[in-house]
Amino acid sequence: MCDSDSDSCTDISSDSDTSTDVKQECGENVPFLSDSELMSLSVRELNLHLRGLSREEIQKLKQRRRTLKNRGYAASCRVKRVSQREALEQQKMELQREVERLGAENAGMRKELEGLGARLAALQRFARGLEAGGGSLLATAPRLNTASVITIVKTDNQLKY
Amino acid sequence: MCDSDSDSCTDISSDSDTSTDVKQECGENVPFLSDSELMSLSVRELNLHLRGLSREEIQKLKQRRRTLKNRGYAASCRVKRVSQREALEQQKMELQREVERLGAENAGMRKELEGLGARLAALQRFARGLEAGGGSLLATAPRLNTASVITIVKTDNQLKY
DNA sequence: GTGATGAGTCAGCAA
DNA sequence: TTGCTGACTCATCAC
Repeated sequence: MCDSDSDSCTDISSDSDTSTDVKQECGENVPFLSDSELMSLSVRELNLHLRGLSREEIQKLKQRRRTLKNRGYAASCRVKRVSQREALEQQKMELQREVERLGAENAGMRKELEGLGARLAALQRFARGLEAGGGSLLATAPRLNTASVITIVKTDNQLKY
Repeated sequence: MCDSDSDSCTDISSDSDTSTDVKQECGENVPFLSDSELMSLSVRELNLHLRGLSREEIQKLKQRRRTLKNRGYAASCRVKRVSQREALEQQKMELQREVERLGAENAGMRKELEGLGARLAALQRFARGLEAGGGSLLATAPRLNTASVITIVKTDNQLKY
C-alpha cells in the first residue's frame, strides 16, 4: 500500500543543443532513444523503433514519452500563466494612462467652460443694462461699451469657437 | 545514479475533521504522529515526542514534517496567485468603468462647449453689427435684438455658470 | 492519444 | 528553520 516505484531516470540537467544525448542504463534499462527524440517522434515513427521489444519495455518507453510530453505541457502552462499576467498588467497600465489623459482633457475643458462662464456673466450685466433701459430696442446707453463685447468674441475666436 | 527512493506514505485522502487519523506503518514505519499533529507542532513540542527515537527515525520524521509544511506552502502559493490575478482583473474593470465615466463626462462638456460656441457666434454677428455702425456707442440698430442676448444668459444660468 | 491544469514533491533562494 | 516559488510528476478532465 505504501510503495510507489519511481523509475524516472531522465536527468534533466543536460542541455546540449543538438547533441544526441546518450541514454543511460537504469535497472531494467531502455537503451534506445534520447529524450528529445522520444518526445518529438510521432506514434507511427515510434512504432518503427519498437520492433522486437518486450511488452513491458514498450509500455515503459511509452510512459517515458508521456512523461516527457507532460514536462513540456507543464512548462507551456507556466509560460502561458506568466504572459497572461503580463498582458493583464499591460492593459491595466494602458487604462491608467487613458484615465489620466481623459482626466487632463476634462480639466482643460472645465477650465474653458469656467472662462466662458465669466465672460457670459459680464455679458449678462451688459444685457441687463440694455433691458433696464425700458425694454425697447437699444433706447438707452448700456453700462458697458461695445469694446468689451468685441473682446469677448475675439478671445473666443482664438479658442476656435 | 538512477534511484530516488520515494517514501511518502502520507495518503492525502483522509479528511476527517478533528479525528485523530491513525498512522499507517510503512516499511521502516513511523508510528507516532498524525500528519496534522506533526505539521502544527512547534519545534520544541516536536522534540518532546522525539524521546528515545533513533537518529534515522528522527530524521525521517523531520523530513515528513517538512514535506507536509511544503504541501501547505504550495497550496497558499496557488491561492495567492489566483487572488492576485483576480485583484488585477478587478482593478482593470474599475479602470474601464472610470474611462467610460470620464469619456461620457468629456462628451457632455464637449457638447456644452459646442452649444456655447454657437451662441457666441450669434453674439459675434451681433457685435459686428454694432461695430460696423461706425464705432460710436450704439449709434445704429444691431442685426439682433436684446432678447436673444438675454436668452443666452438665462440658458447659461440654468447650466450653472 | 494529446494537451491542459490542480495538487504534491523537491530544490534552492531569502530572511 | 521557515516560507515561497520554479520545475517536475501524476491524476484527471476534455477533446
